[in-house]
Amino acid sequence: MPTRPLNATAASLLGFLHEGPMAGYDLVATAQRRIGDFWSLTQSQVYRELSAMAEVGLVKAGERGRRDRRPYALTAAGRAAFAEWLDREPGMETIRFPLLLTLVFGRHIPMRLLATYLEHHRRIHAERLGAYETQRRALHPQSAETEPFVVATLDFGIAYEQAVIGWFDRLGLAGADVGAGDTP
Amino acid sequence: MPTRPLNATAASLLGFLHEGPMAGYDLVATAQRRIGDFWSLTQSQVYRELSAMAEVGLVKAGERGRRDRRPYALTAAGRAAFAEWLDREPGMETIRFPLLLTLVFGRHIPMRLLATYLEHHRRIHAERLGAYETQRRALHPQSAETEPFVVATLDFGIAYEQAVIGWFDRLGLAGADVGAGDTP
DNA sequence: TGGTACATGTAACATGTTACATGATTAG
DNA sequence: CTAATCATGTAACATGTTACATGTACCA
Repeated sequence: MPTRPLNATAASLLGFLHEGPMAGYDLVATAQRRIGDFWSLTQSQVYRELSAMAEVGLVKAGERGRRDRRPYALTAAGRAAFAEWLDREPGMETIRFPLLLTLVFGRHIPMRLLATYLEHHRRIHAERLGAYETQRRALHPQSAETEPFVVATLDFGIAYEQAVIGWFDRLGLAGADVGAGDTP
Repeated sequence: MPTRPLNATAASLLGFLHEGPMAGYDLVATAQRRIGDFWSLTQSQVYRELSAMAEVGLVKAGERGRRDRRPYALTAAGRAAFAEWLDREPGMETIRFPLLLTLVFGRHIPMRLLATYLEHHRRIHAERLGAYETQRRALHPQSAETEPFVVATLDFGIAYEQAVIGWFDRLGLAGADVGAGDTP
């Protein structure tokens, strides 16, 4: 029975396991740090995928270590499944942006309130951009995070945040004092 | 029992119903056209939300019309629930971008294959940008779609696609012929 | 009269989210 | 000893996805 194709979350876990065995806890942290900005996942999901993958032999749980850590290692089947996943055309991105929904229905809210939402979100995006730029400057050669591929995703984050901030700043909502400007 | 807060999908449906009663089919079409680019939803979901909302009285199903259409109308409770939803701070956006995942794990795939993926996605984004720009130019005054709020979301789409395309074009993956350039 | 587009709906399952429960280890 | 943090896991539910089943009306 051909186990149905991996989902992207599971595949990512297998991807990280190529760097060596890891426990769920580490995988959560690693994934959130390395892909969390464009692929959200939760602790619950990670444990679920790990036990599911262990059941079908894509990973193998090792002996429990200190603090009950249970390291998972990639198996040959896991490696194969990962390779297969990479071979399939990646799907289109999905964006779910609640603020834009609110904005579409803007005529149903007081401008004041809408302006607060916009300012708040703008600030968050500005902070994110700042963080990405710091990361970008701090890149050390010779770390897994410095691979050109990884740098490329960081650059995506930067481009995205810049676009969002630019958009906020160009938003000219007829007469509202919704605008640019960092926090005073 | 205080019915738990609306989810954004249900809220959007209520939002559209402010323009008058509509059947599920129309709501699907309307939603996909007006918010589909930053809030994906499926037909199944729409019917599910509609019957759920009908059960708790946020909408009211009318008489079946031609071709079995069943129009749903906003109720006072629905209006209130929608207003309440608008009053809550919109959450942060989530982006799930499989191509970036593939890219993070780029060292595990042949450059050739990766390049195809990138080119393919770049083309799709270029097409989307083109479509948005056409829409933007075609805006007629006096339509629901011409509200400044709605235009703002279209502008977001444009800014986003421009950023993505810019990123594709700047991607300099060491020695790979992954690059800019429209289809020849 | 037969195909196509319209329209609703369900079933089954995959994925995502939130909250909680439990034990192990360490730092103070 | 005790609070904090590390680490795993489950339960329950919400949401998203895919596939299918069914009937209606239009149009060639």
